[in-house]
Amino acid sequence: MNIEAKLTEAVKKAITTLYGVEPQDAQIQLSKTKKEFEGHLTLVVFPFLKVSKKNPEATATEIGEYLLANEPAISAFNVIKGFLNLTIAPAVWVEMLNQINQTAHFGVTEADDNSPLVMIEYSSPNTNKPLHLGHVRNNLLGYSISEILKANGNKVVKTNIVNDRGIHICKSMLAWKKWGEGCTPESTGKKGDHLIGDFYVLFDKNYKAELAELQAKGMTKEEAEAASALMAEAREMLRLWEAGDQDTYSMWEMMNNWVYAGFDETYKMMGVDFDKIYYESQTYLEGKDKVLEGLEKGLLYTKEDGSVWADLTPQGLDHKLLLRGDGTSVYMTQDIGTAKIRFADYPIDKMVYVVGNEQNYHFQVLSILLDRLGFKWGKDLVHFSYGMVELPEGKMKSREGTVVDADDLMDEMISTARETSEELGKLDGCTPEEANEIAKTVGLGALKYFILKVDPRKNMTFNPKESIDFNGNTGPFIQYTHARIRSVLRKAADMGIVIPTELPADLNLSEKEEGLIQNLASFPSVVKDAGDNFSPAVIANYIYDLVKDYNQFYHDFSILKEENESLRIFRLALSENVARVIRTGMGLLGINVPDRM
RNA sequence: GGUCGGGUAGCUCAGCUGGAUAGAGCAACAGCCUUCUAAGCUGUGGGUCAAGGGUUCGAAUCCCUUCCUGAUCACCA
Repeated sequence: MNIEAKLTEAVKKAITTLYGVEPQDAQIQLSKTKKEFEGHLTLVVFPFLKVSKKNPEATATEIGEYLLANEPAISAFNVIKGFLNLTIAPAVWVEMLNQINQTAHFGVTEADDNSPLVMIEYSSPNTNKPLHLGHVRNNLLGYSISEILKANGNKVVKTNIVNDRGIHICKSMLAWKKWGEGCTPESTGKKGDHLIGDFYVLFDKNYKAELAELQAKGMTKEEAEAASALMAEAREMLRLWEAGDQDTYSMWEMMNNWVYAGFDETYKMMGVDFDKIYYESQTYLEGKDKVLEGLEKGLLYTKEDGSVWADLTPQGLDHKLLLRGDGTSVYMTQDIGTAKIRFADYPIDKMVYVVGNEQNYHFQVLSILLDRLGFKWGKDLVHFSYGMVELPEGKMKSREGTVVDADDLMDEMISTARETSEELGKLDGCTPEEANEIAKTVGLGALKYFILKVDPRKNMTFNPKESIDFNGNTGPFIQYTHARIRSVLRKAADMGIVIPTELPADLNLSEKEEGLIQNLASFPSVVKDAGDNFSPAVIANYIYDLVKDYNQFYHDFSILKEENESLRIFRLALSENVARVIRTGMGLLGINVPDRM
């Protein structure tokens, strides 16, 4: 049992004994004492004034005296206004560190056979262009939230739905066919996703030119769009693809494979992965059956042109199209189909979609529709909705060439990390392989932490002109602290020091040291909080606080040069556990921590 | 216009299930390396928590109104 739960019980008993009324748990507000006051935990006594019938100071003093007399863990208290600051006995701290030290996967709850299965969909790229900064946030959040939910005792299946069909792919295919002269990733030396992306841009360029030409001849914009020969060809290609035309299908397959090879490289560099990948080309027909079934049951309705709609006005929303007049599917229908297949594949207890907040409406509707069509889990699906990544001048716009490419960004971060490391002389004595590894770990750590430390729901700003910091509240700062601890532990091992699993209890600890143990001990509740609220940022901010605290300790106290042997060993154990929590916590963010840097 | 977010220091962000004098980092300035890694530590300056009202012993936090801002309301995905 942790110290807060223990004290909550003690306070409950104190109130019951003193005032004859058993307080509700919510009334017992125990929080970490602010650093300008003496003590470890603070009880707010205002809620008890009604039963104590005394002023705040008298009430706090009375409770404090009771606790001091009856709860061995309390060694002192002081009262300031309505706040009762409690000091916890030194032996309790050592015992707490012992417990942390002896816990195999501290902060992590392993899943067992009875654990709920959560499927998490993230990434979900289109195959007509490479991944950009927006995808980076999505991927990092998706991977991290998967790790966090695992650490909360869930079985997790990470999935990716690749949008590999539709008019956008046909545009790239058509441009390649017309102007590509048979080039390939091999012949051009370009990553497949970038090559396809270039043809997508090329299509757009030519299409624009065609529209301008037609408009110059006196057509309106709408007339020009309708008259465009290029767009007609693209649509014809889509028709051929859907009809199963062999040549079109082969070309589509070949070009998609180029893209997948490119994506795989990006994912690998980013350090994210998937347990199961779905392709829209394989799922987009599934939703149609379900919609027609709903139509038969009278849950949906048809318009004169044969299109199928859902009336969502009972839920305060609008009418939603599900099948076009020609019987083809829309996005919503595809998502219904995909969901159906997934739940046939896995015994899913909860479905989580990591998708940007621009699609809030879509998921609100999806939830209602799945529920209406008889999927019992529909109502409880989670849309993990995150904010956009914006540039200082606003949204990224591919037309204006302001899109920040994921591969470029990662490369830049890594080379900046390398330069910084070299300037600081951190790579002296490393093999080239080690130097590469460190630059990669640090560069990606900086990027990932930069993105994940922000509350996912909020939009965030990224300024490409200012490189991401390596000092202060950053990934490298945390990684550096870990490396320093590992360095101390290596030296300790060289000196033949072994850290025992049971530390001597009679230690005189400083406030800083007690505070660090208190901080460490709260890690499991932070992991839970992050899981409950779907927020990697909670973990990131916790680790930063811990590391900040540890660096002050590191600066103020000697570890290896401490003369008192018990204390020396205690500080080593404390440091080792701080390093463990840093590693585990950063692992939940998908960030590696190096042993040296 | 309807719906849903967001507005905290010059900048990037914490704090938001109500608690003590609103916190970090960056940027600026001033210190600290013969001592476990200075990607560190210490200090200085910087705030009408968008505005107004309400609830409360207590409001950045909860409620209402207004302002600003973003997303969305497609037979695109």
